[in-house]
Amino acid sequence: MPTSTRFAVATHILTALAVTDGKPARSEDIANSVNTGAVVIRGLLSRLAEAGLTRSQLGSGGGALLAKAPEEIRLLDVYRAVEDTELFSVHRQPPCAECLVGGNILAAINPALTRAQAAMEAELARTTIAEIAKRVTIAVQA
Amino acid sequence: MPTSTRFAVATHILTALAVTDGKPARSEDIANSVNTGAVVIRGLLSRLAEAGLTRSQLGSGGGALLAKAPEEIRLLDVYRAVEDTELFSVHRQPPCAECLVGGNILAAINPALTRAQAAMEAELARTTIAEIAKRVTIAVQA
DNA sequence: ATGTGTGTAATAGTGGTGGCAACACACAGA
DNA sequence: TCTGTGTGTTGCCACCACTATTACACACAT
Repeated sequence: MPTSTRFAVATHILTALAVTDGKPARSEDIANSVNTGAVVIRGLLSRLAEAGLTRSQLGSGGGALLAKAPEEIRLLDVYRAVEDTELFSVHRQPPCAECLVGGNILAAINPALTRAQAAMEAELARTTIAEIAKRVTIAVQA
Repeated sequence: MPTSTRFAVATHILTALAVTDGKPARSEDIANSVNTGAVVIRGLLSRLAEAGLTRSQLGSGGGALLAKAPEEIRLLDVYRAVEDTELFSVHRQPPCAECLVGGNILAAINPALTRAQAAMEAELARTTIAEIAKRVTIAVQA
């Protein structure tokens, strides 16, 4: 089972804010770019603001703004801000505790799963929103 | 959204086959250890057999067996045998193609996502069923 | 005071997933 | 050859997370 689309959409939002920096962007305009509803964008902006990545300007002429420089926002920060489930699921119902394998399997595989998730997160930490935004703007010049 | 429980359960199955090696294990007995139904186990065994990790002995006294040495079965092999969705989801509906960000965001983030998945898979390749089985049997001695 | 845009709650539709029952098939053993 | 055992597959059902949408209260700028 994959991650939710929230991660990809949140990255989209932050990239959009990065390329038009300075001017607040309305959630409805972002929603148009993402091709979804404004409420979905607001829900993600709420999480991103809670994580200190964005802030909102209320009232007329308002909208969303980056709260940090795009160079300081890593994809890992975005991932942690909007994804709230563990990467690996284990048994829905706990296995047979009396069995040799059933009683110890979870503890036995857990270190490997933790290492795998850490490796993925370390890789996500190597890319910033600034790099994504740069790639988007370069693409339009080509 | 996490991976499915199939990965954890499939690892459970292979570990169970590893610790009782030589004797075929019935899907119903495995199901008892996993605490699920026999059909679920058979469905996973079918995928594992297709991947060349297990084989089945039909008839009376039959059951599932490992098709390779547990030292040669990596968790990555298990992961690929039973998980069939991409690790990262992207936009459910394609973003606005006319927008600067919407038209280029997918291509811009894709390399980072690919690298992150590769990092996770590389870590899963470092652990084998033999190591999991060893950890299970050591736990019972402690 | 008015209009604009945010923030949150409630609701419904959708897809993947696991659980369960039924049945055809293959092999082992007597 | 016949019987029993266990596999392999199919279909259906319930459940849950996720996305989308509607509705409404609130905050700020002009």
